[in-house]
Amino acid sequence: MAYTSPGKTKEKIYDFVRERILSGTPPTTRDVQRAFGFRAVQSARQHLEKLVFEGKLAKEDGRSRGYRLPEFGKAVPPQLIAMLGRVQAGELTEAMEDPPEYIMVQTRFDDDELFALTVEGESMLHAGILPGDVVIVRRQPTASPGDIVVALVGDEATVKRYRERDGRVELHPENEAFDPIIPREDGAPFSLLGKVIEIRRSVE
Amino acid sequence: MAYTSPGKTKEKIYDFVRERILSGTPPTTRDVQRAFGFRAVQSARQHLEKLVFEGKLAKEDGRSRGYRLPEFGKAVPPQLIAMLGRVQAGELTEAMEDPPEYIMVQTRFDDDELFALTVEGESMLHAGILPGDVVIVRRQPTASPGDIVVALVGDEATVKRYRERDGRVELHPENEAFDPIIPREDGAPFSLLGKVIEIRRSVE
DNA sequence: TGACATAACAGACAAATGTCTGTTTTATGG
DNA sequence: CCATAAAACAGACATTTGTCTGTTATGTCA
Repeated sequence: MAYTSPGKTKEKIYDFVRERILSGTPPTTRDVQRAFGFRAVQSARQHLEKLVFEGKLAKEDGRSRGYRLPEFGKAVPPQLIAMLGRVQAGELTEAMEDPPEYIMVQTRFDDDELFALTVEGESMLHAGILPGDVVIVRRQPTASPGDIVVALVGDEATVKRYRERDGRVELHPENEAFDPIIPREDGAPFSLLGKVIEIRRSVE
Repeated sequence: MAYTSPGKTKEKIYDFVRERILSGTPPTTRDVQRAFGFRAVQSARQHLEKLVFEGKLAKEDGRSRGYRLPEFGKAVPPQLIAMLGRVQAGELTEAMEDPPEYIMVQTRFDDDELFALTVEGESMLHAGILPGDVVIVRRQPTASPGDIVVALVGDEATVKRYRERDGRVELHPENEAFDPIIPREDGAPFSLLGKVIEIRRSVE
């Protein structure tokens, strides 16, 4: 590679490495060498080590693809969780699309106690939950008053605000056009699937 | 490692590898060996290759740390984008926390045309955007009527609905308690930062 | 019991990758 | 011009990592 002004190539190498780390596969020294057309491995290494020295990159010595982003140590690791679909026979099942759809989340919960669901209907409009929104739910058998929960009423999954009144569970919509659901009173089978911990909306 | 029932260890290895890939550093064969206490590399390789054969894992042959998640090929790859903070001198700058905060998104846009922002104020309440929500924004200099956009008015970033009236830009809140912003009329410097493509709310 | 399948082990070789020592080239400032 | 610093190069060696061949152990089923 031709001579470049001081620091110039180093910047580009930083961008390159950062990109690769973010996309999930840190580069090898020789990946960098090839990407920049160096005729010597050391040329790549020189820049990389300097970036480490400056603290712009972190590194696991001796290991292959050992370059890291310094900030990553502290961040919550990302997890993939499944998007659930149809409600069948009282059970939420994976939508029958193949491949199954996953979305990425970052929470302190374990990924196998989480699932995601697309909201239908406008019953939670005033809580800022619109039809088409995706809710991320943590499976749990109980909830606290005020929580937004997903419950199975009949064989339909529904998103509501959890309340208690006179020791009885009530599921409240946040839209005057809808009525509260008071389980056991109308005889429909009821079970609490979990608590909504995140809401997402795509508006492209 | 002691003998385990068929498929059992393979499942655990899959979880392990998956976890590692998601966290950004795919394991080496020997990482797996050590993690499971195998006394032979081949024990790990055996399971890994079977997982590849079954299509549960993908692989880049011959390269170190070559295991991948197959769904990544088809799905939109995840990207980390920066959370921006303070507004200074007409420029949105990275919040001065160190380390800078990142969130993971999956879109077809390039990560360097995206940024994220925490919403302040209730001006977009009826559009389902609440204070504290995080909006993910694609930088673009123009917008179409109806888009939800982020604009710099004075030196404050604001989220509004983009409209045009008599050939002039108007920024509309979705809350009767707030008034539309009509740039150039009140003299405040104005610039369009981009369009909101996703909204997220954490409700733990 | 014996055939069969899978799990686990042993020991090696080869390729990829990290690391090192020293040299040459290019720009800059006294 | 010379000294200096950074960039780029050359060529190697060491370690890590991927890969291979063959063997032994464990459980299942007829």
